[in-house]
Amino acid sequence: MPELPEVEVTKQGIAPIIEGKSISDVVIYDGRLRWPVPINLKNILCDQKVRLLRRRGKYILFEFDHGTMIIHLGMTGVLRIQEKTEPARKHDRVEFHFGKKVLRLHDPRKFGSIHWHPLSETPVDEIPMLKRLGVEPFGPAFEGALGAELLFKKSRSRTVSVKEFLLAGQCVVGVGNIYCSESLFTAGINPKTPAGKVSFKRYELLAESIRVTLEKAIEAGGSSLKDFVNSQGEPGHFMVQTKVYDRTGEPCHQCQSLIKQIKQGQRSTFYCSNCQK
DNA sequence: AGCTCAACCTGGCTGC
DNA sequence: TGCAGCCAGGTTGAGC
Repeated sequence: MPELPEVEVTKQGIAPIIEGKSISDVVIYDGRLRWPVPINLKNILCDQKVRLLRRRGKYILFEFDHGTMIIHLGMTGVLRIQEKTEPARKHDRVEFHFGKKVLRLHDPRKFGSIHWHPLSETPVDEIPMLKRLGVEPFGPAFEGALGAELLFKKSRSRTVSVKEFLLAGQCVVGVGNIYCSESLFTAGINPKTPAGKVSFKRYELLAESIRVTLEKAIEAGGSSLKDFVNSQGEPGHFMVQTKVYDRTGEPCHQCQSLIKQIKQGQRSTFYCSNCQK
């Protein structure tokens, strides 16, 4: 479920509730996520104050005085603030108590993860997991012409399709499978084009499309594909307006041609073969 | 370094 | 109704 907009909406939803608050308890219902949840998480976090919440790519960073907890939502993870009196549900994996409130990680497929990085000589942004990430789409390094320059330079001599190149996130983070198809449609680029063959002019269009697509999705409260709900349990509304994603066989809004679906790198891609050349 | 593909796991939908 | 098979928002790690 979560691509950058959903993660950002989640972060914005829970930050005001927990920033500056101390964790009173940690309960692990099932720690077998993408990687095992640290078994001593309760000892690490109890009575510690969440100083700041921030996002890096699709990771949410919880900063404490003595280290950083890094949560990834995987494919189906949801972080939600609830009253402690509300009973935990099936697939609730871990919960963090803040007095009467509780922050729950609900994740049916268990592709999410929780890491702990103690304060050390290595800044958290320098650990391998975060260091290999591309730049932030709303950060200074992707602003204006810089975004296109980055995409263009990093793609020279690359033979993979522009869809897979973008989705890999080594250039710019946060463009998952939905917004990747959407951005390429808006930029009028055929997803099968080798990344190294895309012109600078077209990367200018793509960089702008990425920024606009993600921004609109955040404003709309995140995608509502299947089961996305924000931190208050409300669904997003982006899916009602996707241009190509999940619209196989339906008419293109621009030219009425039927939207096609193909597989690229084990993932589905949706596009209009008439509008995207 | 870049590429391709399998793997992690559960639930929902389709088709027989 | 039951069941097999396929699909799904992400990312790592192995093998070439």
